[in-house]
Amino acid sequence: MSYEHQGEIQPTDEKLYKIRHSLAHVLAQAVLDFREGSTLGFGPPIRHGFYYDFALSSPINEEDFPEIERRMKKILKSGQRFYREDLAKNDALARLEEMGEPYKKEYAIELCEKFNLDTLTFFRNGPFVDMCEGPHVDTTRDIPRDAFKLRSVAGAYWRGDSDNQMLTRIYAWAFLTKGELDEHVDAYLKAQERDHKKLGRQLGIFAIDNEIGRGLPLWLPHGTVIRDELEKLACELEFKAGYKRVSTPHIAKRSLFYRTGHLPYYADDMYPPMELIEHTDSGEEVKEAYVLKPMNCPHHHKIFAAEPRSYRDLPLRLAEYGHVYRFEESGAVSGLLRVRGMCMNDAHIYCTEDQIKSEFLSVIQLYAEAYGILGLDQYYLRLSKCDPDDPKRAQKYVDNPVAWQTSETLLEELLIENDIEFVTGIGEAAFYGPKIDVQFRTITGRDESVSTVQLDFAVPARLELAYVGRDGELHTPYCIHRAPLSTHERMVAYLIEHYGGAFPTWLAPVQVLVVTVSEKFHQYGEQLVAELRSRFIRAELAPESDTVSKKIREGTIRKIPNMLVLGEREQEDQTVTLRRYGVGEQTVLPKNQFIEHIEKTISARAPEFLIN
RNA sequence: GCUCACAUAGCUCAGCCGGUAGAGCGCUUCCUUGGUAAGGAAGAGGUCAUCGGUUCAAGUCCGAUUGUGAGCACCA
Repeated sequence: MSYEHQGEIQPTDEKLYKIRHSLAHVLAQAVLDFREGSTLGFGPPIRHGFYYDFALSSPINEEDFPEIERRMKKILKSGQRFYREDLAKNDALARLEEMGEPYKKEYAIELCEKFNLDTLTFFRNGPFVDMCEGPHVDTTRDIPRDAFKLRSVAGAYWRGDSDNQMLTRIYAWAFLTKGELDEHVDAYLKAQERDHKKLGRQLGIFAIDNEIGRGLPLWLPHGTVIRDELEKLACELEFKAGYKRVSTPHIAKRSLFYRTGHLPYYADDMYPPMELIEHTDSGEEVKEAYVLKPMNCPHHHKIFAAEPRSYRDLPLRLAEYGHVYRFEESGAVSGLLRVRGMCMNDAHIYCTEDQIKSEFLSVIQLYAEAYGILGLDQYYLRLSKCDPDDPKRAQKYVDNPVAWQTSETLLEELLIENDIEFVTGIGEAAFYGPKIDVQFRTITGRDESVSTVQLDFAVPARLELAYVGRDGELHTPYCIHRAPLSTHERMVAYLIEHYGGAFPTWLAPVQVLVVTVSEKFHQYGEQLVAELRSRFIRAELAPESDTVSKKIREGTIRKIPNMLVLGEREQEDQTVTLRRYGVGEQTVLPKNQFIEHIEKTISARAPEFLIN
C-alpha cells in the first residue's frame, strides 16, 4: 500500500510510461557520474513522473538540480540505445556483486526466491546498466529533452521499512511535451494557493501557536463558525437517523484502556499519563493514572453499560462530537490534516448480528447525504482488511481469525450487494476489526482517510457489554464505529481546499458584506447589517473610510460570497445591489426579497445563491 | 522518529564578499465622501527563532536546540 501513496503505476507499453521509466535510468546514470561511489535503490515511474532512490557517497540537494539536469540532457542528446540482457540467476548476482550494488542484489535474491526465477533481466544504455524489467524507449533520443524537471529531494527508507537504511530519493516530473510539463507545474503552483494552511491563515480560520503546542490548532472566530455549521448539520442528520446525543469527558483512567485492549499497544500514540495520588477512606494513598482519551469508544461503551439493555433498545446509536488526543510523531504533524488534538464526528451503533448490514448501509447513506450537501464528490471507498501475512500481525490485530473472516466477508458482501464501488486495502484494518474508509486526495496530492466506518467484534466483549435477548439470555452486541464528517480538523482542511476558501453561503464565516458608496448611506448600511444579524445572518459593514473600490477588493480577497452595494438609488428604493463572489454581473433586488432569498439559500444549504 | 531544505516587522518578502536592518500590505492618527479589485499624508512597529562558537566586528560563517516545509515511516 505504501506504493499507492507514492502514486506508483502499473507497467504498460505506453510511450509515456517508457519515457518515465527510461528517464529514471538517465537520472541514475547522471547521479552516479555526479556522485561517484553511490549505489542504487528503486527507481520507478510514478503518477506525474518518476523517482530514483540512491545511497549517495555525498549528499545532494536541490541546488545541484541544474547540474544534474544538464548531465541528463547531454545523455539524451547522445542517443544511447537501450539493450535488454537476460542473465542466468548466478551470472546476474555475480554482476550485481561486481557492480557494487548491494541493494539491487538483495532485491534480486529475494525476487529469485519468491518467484522461483532462474533468469533476471537487465537493461543497458551507454555505460549504465540496471536490473529492470522494462519496457524502455529505443534510444534516449526518443525522450523529449524539455518535458522533464527534477522536483525535490527527500529521504526514503529502503523497501519502505523504517528499520532499514534511509536512502535519498530524487523526484521528477516527466511528460510527453514541454506544454504538458508547463501545464502541470502551473497547476501544481496554483494548487498551492489553495493549501488549507495558507488559506487558513489568510481567512482567519485557525492558528498554531508554539506556546500552546505542536499539532494543537487554535480555532479563530471564522473557523469556529465553520465548525458550528458542520456540527449543526451533523446534529440534524443524526437526529433524523435516530441517533441520541451524548457527552463525555476528555480524560479517563488509564486502566480503562487496558481493559479495552488499546493499551499497551497504543501507548506510543497517546499522551503520557497524568499520575494522581488519591486517598481511600482509610487514608491509604493510591496512585491512579489518567490519560487523555485517544478515542471516544470506551466512553460510549460505558454509556451503553450504564443501564440494563434489552434487544428492544437495539440498535442503540450514540453520537458525540468528541475531543480526542493522539500523540502523532513530530514528522507527521501538519496543519489541520494531522493534529494531536481533534474533535471527531463520532458515533457508536450497538446492534445485533442481524442488524449489522442494515445499519452499515444506513451509515453509508448518511455519508452520501452529508457529502452531497458539502459538495464533495472526489472520494473513493476503501475496504480495509487485516493483513494475515504481516509478520507484526500479533501486535497489530486482535487474534480471532474466525471473526476477521466473517466480518470482512460481511462488509465485502454488503458493498457488492449494493453496487458500491471500492478498492481493497490489505493491512489497513483497525486492530479490532475491518473498516470502510473514505479516501480523499488533498490538494497537494496526498491521499488521506477522511471518514471511516468500522465493525468491532472485539471490544464490547472485553467490556462485558450485554443486552437481554428475546430468549431472556445475555448477548454481546456488535459495535459499529463511524465518523462521516471526520474530525473538524480534517474536514475543514478538506473543505478549505475543495472550495479554495470560497465557501457556499451557508458555510461562509461572513455571509454578507455591506458596502456603502459613501458616508451618507452608512446609516442605511448599519440598519441593514442589524436586520440581517437579527435573522442570524452573518453580516458585516465594510470599513467606512475605505473607497468603494477598496471595499470591493477587500471583500473579494476575503472570498465573501455576497456583497451588497448601497448608495442613493438603493436607499431611496429600499433595494440592494447584490454582487456574488466570482460572478460578473450584479443584481438589483428589493431588500426584503434579498433577505428572503438568502434565508432560503442558507436553510437549504444550497451551493449557489437561490434567487427563486 | 528519519532525510533534506528553510526560519528577517502582524502578513508577503529584500538584505552582495561579515561593518550593527529595508520595502509593500496591514495597524494608529489626520485629510479625503469616493458607484464596483488598492485615494493621500504622517506615525508606531524588529534582541534578524533560541542558545553557544569563530571574529576587532555576525541577520550574514560554524554547531546545537526549537519550529516550519517537501518526502519516508507511522496514521485506532
